[in-house]
Amino acid sequence: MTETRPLRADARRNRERVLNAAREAFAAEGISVPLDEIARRAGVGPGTVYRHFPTKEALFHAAIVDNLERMIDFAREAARADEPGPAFFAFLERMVAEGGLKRDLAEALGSHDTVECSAPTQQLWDEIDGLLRRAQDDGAIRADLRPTDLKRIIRGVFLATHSPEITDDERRHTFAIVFDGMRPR
Amino acid sequence: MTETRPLRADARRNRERVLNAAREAFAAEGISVPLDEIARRAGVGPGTVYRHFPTKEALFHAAIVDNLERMIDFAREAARADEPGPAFFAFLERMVAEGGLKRDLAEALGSHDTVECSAPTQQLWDEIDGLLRRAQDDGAIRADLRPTDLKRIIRGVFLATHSPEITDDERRHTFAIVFDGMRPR
Amino acid sequence: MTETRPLRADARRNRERVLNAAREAFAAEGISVPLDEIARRAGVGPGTVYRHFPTKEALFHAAIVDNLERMIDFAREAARADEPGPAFFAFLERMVAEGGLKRDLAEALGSHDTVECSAPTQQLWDEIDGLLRRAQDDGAIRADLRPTDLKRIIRGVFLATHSPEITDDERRHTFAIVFDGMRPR
Amino acid sequence: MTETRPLRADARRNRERVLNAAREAFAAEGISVPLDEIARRAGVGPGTVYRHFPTKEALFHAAIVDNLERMIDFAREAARADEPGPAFFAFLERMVAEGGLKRDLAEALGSHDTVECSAPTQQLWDEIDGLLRRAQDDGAIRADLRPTDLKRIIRGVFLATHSPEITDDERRHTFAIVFDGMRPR
DNA sequence: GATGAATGAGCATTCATTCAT
DNA sequence: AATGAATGAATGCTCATTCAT
Repeated sequence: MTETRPLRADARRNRERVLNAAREAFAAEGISVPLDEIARRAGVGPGTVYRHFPTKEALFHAAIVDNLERMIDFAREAARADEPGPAFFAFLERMVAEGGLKRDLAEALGSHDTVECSAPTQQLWDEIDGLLRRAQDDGAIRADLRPTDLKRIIRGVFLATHSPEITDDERRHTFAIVFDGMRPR
Repeated sequence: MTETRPLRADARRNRERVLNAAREAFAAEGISVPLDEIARRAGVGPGTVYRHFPTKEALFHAAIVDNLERMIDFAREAARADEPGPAFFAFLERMVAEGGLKRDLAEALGSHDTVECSAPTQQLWDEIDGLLRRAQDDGAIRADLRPTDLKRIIRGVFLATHSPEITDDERRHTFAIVFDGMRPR
Repeated sequence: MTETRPLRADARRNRERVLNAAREAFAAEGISVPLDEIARRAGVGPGTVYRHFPTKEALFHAAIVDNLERMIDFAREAARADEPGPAFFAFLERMVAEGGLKRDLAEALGSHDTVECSAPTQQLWDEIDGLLRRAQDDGAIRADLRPTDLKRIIRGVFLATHSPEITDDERRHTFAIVFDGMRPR
Repeated sequence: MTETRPLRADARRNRERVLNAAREAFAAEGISVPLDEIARRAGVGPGTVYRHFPTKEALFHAAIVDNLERMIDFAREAARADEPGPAFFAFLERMVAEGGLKRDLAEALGSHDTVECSAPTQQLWDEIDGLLRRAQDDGAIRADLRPTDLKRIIRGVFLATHSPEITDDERRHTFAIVFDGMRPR
């Protein structure tokens, strides 16, 4: 959507470097990182960032979309698994554990008061809805869990368990409790 | 703890106006709201804000502490209830529903990477720990739910269900699901 | 010039307290001391300062004039002494040693780029001119030392020897050298 | 020591313009000149000033150091002269006459209650000590004049004779008197 | 295309001064 | 008269964005 024609090799490389630097910086410190700092980490000048992304907000979007796309991939993998229930929970855990951008992505997932990254967000939710329906049809998830609840729970768990200090075991334990709430009694 | 000596009537009124404006503004937009904007909303000059709060961060703290104190009150009320299980869940719901400051309070509840409001935060957690233990002793909550999990879940639910558009019924429904995860199977 | 009619006793006392606080504060930190700080040190509210001095600058003037008047007294005492030469040098030393306000008074003594405190400044210089003339007539001071030179030298010595760390002996030694330059060869 | 790598031509030109504007502004009004005013006089935006000098204080330092370095050059020239006595006095006069920044440099020369520009200040004093010693060895300066006295006298004369209105002749005359005090009787 | 210098609006904070209590 | 709360202009500094090199 940003680039309309093939980029020169060095331009593409720079775009990638900027995006990676942005992902890391935003994940660590949120949107308040100065753009100059991102440029510095990417090893380019601020002008170069603007060649590839028209505003800082667009760069932020791009970083989020990048993450969303990885998650869509996760969801599609999960859709191909044999057992819908375990696949669903495994997907959730993976999504949260490898989610990437911290609070900022979570905001995007909720999509209120923040930028719209509509197309990929919608795609991701579509995939998740599919996973949920299959797991419910399979009897692994209670029937009264609506997609809307799931979104909120994912967001919440995502935000709540994203802290530098938490260990994988601790995160898994908290997950297990929340996941239990989603199962049929 | 905040005012050490009686304030003149007009001063107290202004302090209250500033704090209210700050609470609303911070709740809606996070700490990035310009202080001048808060002053404007409170109908005072920026200097007046500084008469009552030495820095913007102090004002932010004060807003959070204000909320924490309300929640401590909720917790103490819940502690006086007869049935520990229902009291526990009712407290959680009330805390989240009437919590006030959005993401910023949640940050404080998690207390990493953010300002410390240590004393009241600690007090609140002490109260919550007490409620949890009584509910567990009563068999209303699964035994393997650790205070640490509870903190994360509260934070997550808090963040996840704080959106302007959500209805009370929707919130209650999501709560119910998460709460079910905390019950013994 | 400020008070046109006798003040009530408490008002006069407050005026004195403010002026003393101002003298000390200005002496220590220059004109940049906040007026509120002076008020605090004087144990009054800032409004009270304004009742006695219409602006901060006026207060600063008043503090300087206060010092100038003490020096005029020194000069008049010196004028009554028997030996004009020693009296002259003793006056200089006393003026510098007990001068009070540091650089700010010095500015006034030079009276460029700063506020005019014309009448008392003029009076002081008149007295000093008299002392100088008598010492020159007596042969204790070289004839080509003009009042203008003397002003500069006083200012310079004043500024140069006003440091918290300097000892009286050190100051006297530097004085002695400069004073020797004023003597006939 | 200031620029560590070659600057673009326009950047160097702007840096120079800012530094010149700062020198003039600080000389005329002291450190209280608003930085925006300096930027305006230099014909640049305030951000540009900050690109070259990280804080206002750093800019102030730079202006002082610039002057100190010129004086060190003067001192080194004087050290190469044949007759130590006249060279010493000529240096003093030149230092004061062409010194540049008024009271602010003088503060640096005295180095109390103000910013340290230690390295160049120390260098300058080392040079001056050398000149003094040679002149004393040559019998042109009284033996009891200590470097410490000299510092004070230079500071004082510097401050005292820096006024917009003074003529060169007047300054020289005042110098002559003070200098006479330094000679052996 | 890339660079990084320049811009300038915006923000937190201070403080002389005014005025309600 | 005194108090001290309120005001708001001013200041140092930041950072998204533009543009000359």
